Parts: sequence; C-alpha cells; structure tokens
Amino acid sequence: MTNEEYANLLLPAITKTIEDYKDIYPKRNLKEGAIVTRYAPSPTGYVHMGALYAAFIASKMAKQTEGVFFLRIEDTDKKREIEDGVSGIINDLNNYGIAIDEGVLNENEELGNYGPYIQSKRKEIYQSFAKYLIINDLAYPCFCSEDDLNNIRKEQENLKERIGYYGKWARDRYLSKDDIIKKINNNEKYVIRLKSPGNFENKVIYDDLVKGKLELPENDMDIVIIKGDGLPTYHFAHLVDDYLMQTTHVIRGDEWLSSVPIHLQLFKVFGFKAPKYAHIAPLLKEENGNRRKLSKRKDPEAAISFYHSKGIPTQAVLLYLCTVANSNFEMWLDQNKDKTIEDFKMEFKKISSSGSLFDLEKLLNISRNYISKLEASEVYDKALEYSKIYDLEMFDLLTKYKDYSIAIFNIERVQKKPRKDLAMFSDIRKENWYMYDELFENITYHFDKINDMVEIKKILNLYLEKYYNEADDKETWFNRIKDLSQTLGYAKEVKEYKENPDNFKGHCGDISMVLRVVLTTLQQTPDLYDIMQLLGSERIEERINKVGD
RNA sequence: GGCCCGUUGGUGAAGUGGUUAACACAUAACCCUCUCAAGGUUACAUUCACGAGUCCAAAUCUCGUACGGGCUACCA
Repeated sequence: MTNEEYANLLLPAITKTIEDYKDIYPKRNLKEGAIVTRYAPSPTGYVHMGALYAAFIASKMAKQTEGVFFLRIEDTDKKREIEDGVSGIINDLNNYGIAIDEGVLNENEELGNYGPYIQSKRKEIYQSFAKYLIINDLAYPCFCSEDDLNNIRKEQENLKERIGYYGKWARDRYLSKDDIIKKINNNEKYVIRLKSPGNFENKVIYDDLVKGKLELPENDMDIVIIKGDGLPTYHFAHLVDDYLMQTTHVIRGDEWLSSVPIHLQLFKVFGFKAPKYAHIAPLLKEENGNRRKLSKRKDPEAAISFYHSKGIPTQAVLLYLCTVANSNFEMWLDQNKDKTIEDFKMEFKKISSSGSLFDLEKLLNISRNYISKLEASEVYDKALEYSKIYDLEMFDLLTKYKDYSIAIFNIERVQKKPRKDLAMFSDIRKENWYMYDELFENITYHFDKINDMVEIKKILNLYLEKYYNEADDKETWFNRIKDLSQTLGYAKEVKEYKENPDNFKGHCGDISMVLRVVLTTLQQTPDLYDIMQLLGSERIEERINKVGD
C-alpha cells in the first residue's frame, strides 16, 4: 500500500491538496511595512476585557501600518460553545468601534477573500493539511483512549518522568501500517497526532515582539492535530489558518507563550515561514494580597458588559487600554491635545512584558476627562442612549425636556477647564436629578450652618421679596445676595467675616447655601446662578414655598 | 514534579552602566473660591523583591534565592 492509499484510508473524503489551497488563497498585496493581524476568539462566553485589549492592539497595529485586521471565529470546541457567542463578539467589537477589514460580519455573512473565517467551516482544509503530513510520515493515527492516556500519565508520575505523549511514551507512534489498517477496518476511534521531530534537549531561540529574546526547549510532544470529531486542535488550526490567511503578526495572550515551540515546529514541518508573535501579559486583579488574571467568572468588571451597564463611554475604555498598552500614550496625548488614538503610533516594544493591575479608578479618571471635553449635545445623545437601556425614567425625562437637559449638561462646560463631575452616564441621575420636578419629590433637605427654620424662612422671604430678579446677570445676582447678607447681619465678604467672626452671624456663603439647599436639597452642586437660571423664577418660588410645608 | 515568564512608590509606569529615579492615577496639606467639581502649589521610592558577583561606577550586566503568574487536554 502506498502512502497515498494509506492516507486515503485515514482521510477518505479529502481530495484537495495543500497546493490546491495555496492557489485558492492568493498572495496578499500589501504595501511596505503593512502587517496582517487578527482577533481570533472562541465563542465560549461574552467578551472579556483582556480579549478586548488584545483585539484593540491588533486592530490598532494593522490600521497604523495600513495593513489588514480580520476576525476569525475559533469554534473548534463544540462542547464549550455558547449560543449567540458569535453575535456577542461582533456586537462588542462594533460598540467599541473596532472595525474589521475581513472576517465574520454576522451569522451568514463574511467579508474578504481568505475565508471561510469560521473554523468549523474549514474542516476539509485542516484535514487536507493533515493528510499531507500523513503522506510524508509526519503524522499518525493514535487509538489511545482517555484511560490509556491517564495510565501513561500515572506511570510517568510514578517514575518522575516528564508528563506527556512523546518519545517512547508515544505508544501508537510505533504501530505498523498493517496494525493501523487493521484497527481502522475494525472501526476503532482515533485522533491524528504529529510525529514530532523535536528534541527536548535542544533549544529554540525566537524573538518575541513584546517579551524579547526567548530560549525555549524544542517541542517533542506528539500533539493531537485532528481530534476525534475531525476538527483540528488550536495549534493545528493556527498553523493552517494563519498560513493561508497570511497573518504576519500573531497578537495573543501570554498563556500561549509556552506553546510557541509547537507552533514554530508546525510551520517548520511544512516549510512555511512562521509569523511574528507578540505575547501580551494579562490584565490582573488583586485578591488577598495576591495577583491573578482578571476572571470573568469572579470579577464583574472583567466583562465588557459591565462598562456598558455603567455607561462608561467606549472611547474612554479604549483610551485606558491604550495607556496600558503604551504608557507613553498619556503624555503624548497631553502634548497633542487635538489628536486622538488614531494619530498615536503604538509600538510593540513599549508594551509591558509583565501583567498590570486593572485600575478602575484610573479608567474613571480618563472617562471624566473624556466626558468633560464633549459638547453638551453629545453628552445628551450618549446619556439618552444609555438611559434607554438602563434607566427608563431618566430616558423619559431626557426625551421630554431635551433642550433643558442639554442646558443642564452645559453648566460649566464651555470654559477653559470644564467641569468634571461625570465619569459615566449612570452618574447623570445622581448629579442632576433635582433639576427635574418629577424627581423632586419625597425629599429631605441637608442644611448646613443655618438650619433654624425661622431664620431660613426669613432669609427666603426677604430674598424673594426684595433681592431676587431673574433678569440679573451673575455679578448683580451675587451682589444682591451679598446685600441681603448684610441686611440680615451676615458679612458681605467671607474675608470680612474671617477677620472678625464675632461681628457677624455668618457670611454671604451661608446665605447662598440656604438657597442652594432649598433649591436642590444638596450642599454641593454646580454653579448656583446657572442652576437658578435654568430653574426659572416660577419653579424657584415654588421650591422656596415648599420648604417647611 | 518539569519547562517558561515576570518582580521599580498604594496603582500604572519612564528608565538599557554615571539622572535630584520622569510622568499620570490615588492619597494628604495649603491656596483660590458662595458649595462642589475643576485649577494652582507642595508632600509622598536615600532606593528599584532579596543575596552575592563584575565594574572606578549597577534599577540597568551575571549568578543564586524568594515570591507571583502561565503552560504541562481529543480547551482555547
């Protein structure tokens, strides 16, 4: 029996050869320096911050070199797959404005000439590549059961030998062709393993784009390349896909670092040029003084949806991820205030090789700065979008009072250093609720120094009667409060009061605090004049009369 | 167990043989101010996990130790 006949017995349905596929996938026409990257998630859960981080870097790198960024779905583990996994990934990418040049667009559509971009649809391609290895005696069927494998492991543990399916432990590597043919005719289940040409004593040296020069032991494991269900393992799919799709730079989490010798060997066995690798350290979380990878199971903040539900702008998340990736980004942005992430030149070398704690505080700070630079109408649009999903009552109010709401968001916004009190759109309710009569119910006032109701009423009545005029500009408005203060025995100026506290009942600040609390119930608010202008005289009177009822 | 990777302030970090060890977040104090937010000023690592070595000189180079992380699946 020839090698071809033998390979046909193992993979009878495969008719195309590697050469056929080389013709189907044309060479990419890229300009000098352009790189091809990808995001290749498994649809096993919703998108994780660490995955978004890697996807962001990959897309950014491709874009800034005018290369290609594509999305490939790695659904070779049918057991772990979840429903809507693929659409979840696509939606999240869209929400974050991470555009793909090629890949999966939705359940039934793809973009690009290098597909299919869903691995389960590429079964024959992988098998064709596996067939090539079988023909060349670089792969073989393995009939070991789970128990067989466990027994091998146990024996290795007892003998304190290195664990794995390699060398003399690779039981079925030494099966004769006749035995194999017999077993196959007998319908015995099998997987296909690589016949590894490696030696563990030898070192492979390679240069990681972020970790630098590395020396790893050569792979000598006869790893599974085609599983019992005919689908490839990650390693083999990586080889086939990234070869055919002509990925130049593989950007992935550093949990893959120790698999690099396998991957390098696979490329070598086929005589293909391996891509460059950039292994990104994970985002970490501190727990009981230890650091561990941010986990979607344990940490709510690991899921992208967490930020969505808080109303943290996607742009802010991207800005944060960009500073984590290249910490010089922050300073660069500070020096180039009119520029955006798009203009920034990200570098692999500047990506930290050690994992960093995910810093929500810092993210919120970035978010605050980001929101402060938006136009009031943009804040409105985003707040509307947010509340439509997460706060319907607020949504109705925003819709009902559109211009009024925009004016609220505009308070202290148009100035050289805009107000920064919103870090997320869920803060809007917390910060602005009192501006809406519908929410100004069942309230409790939090008075400060002046808390005697008799005095408070006196102040308010006098204010309404003689000192309040809606048409006043800010300066006259405040001067009148000062006049009122003086009339009632309070100091006109704070300084004046501080110099001789005994001469006064308090100062103008105490008087305006009364007004502030009456109108908003709070001691801390944005500019009172602006608030009063928006509230208008009718509502002001109403709220003043409401006190003490 | 084996093999890798990592370790600079509370956090993210700059730094690649000679620096006062940048910068940002956080924290604290003060200033400004009718409150808050913002802004301004200042403080915050005698020291770069620890121990040795090389060198006139080490956070930077070498070795060892400790601690943390990853991989060691017919999971990715």
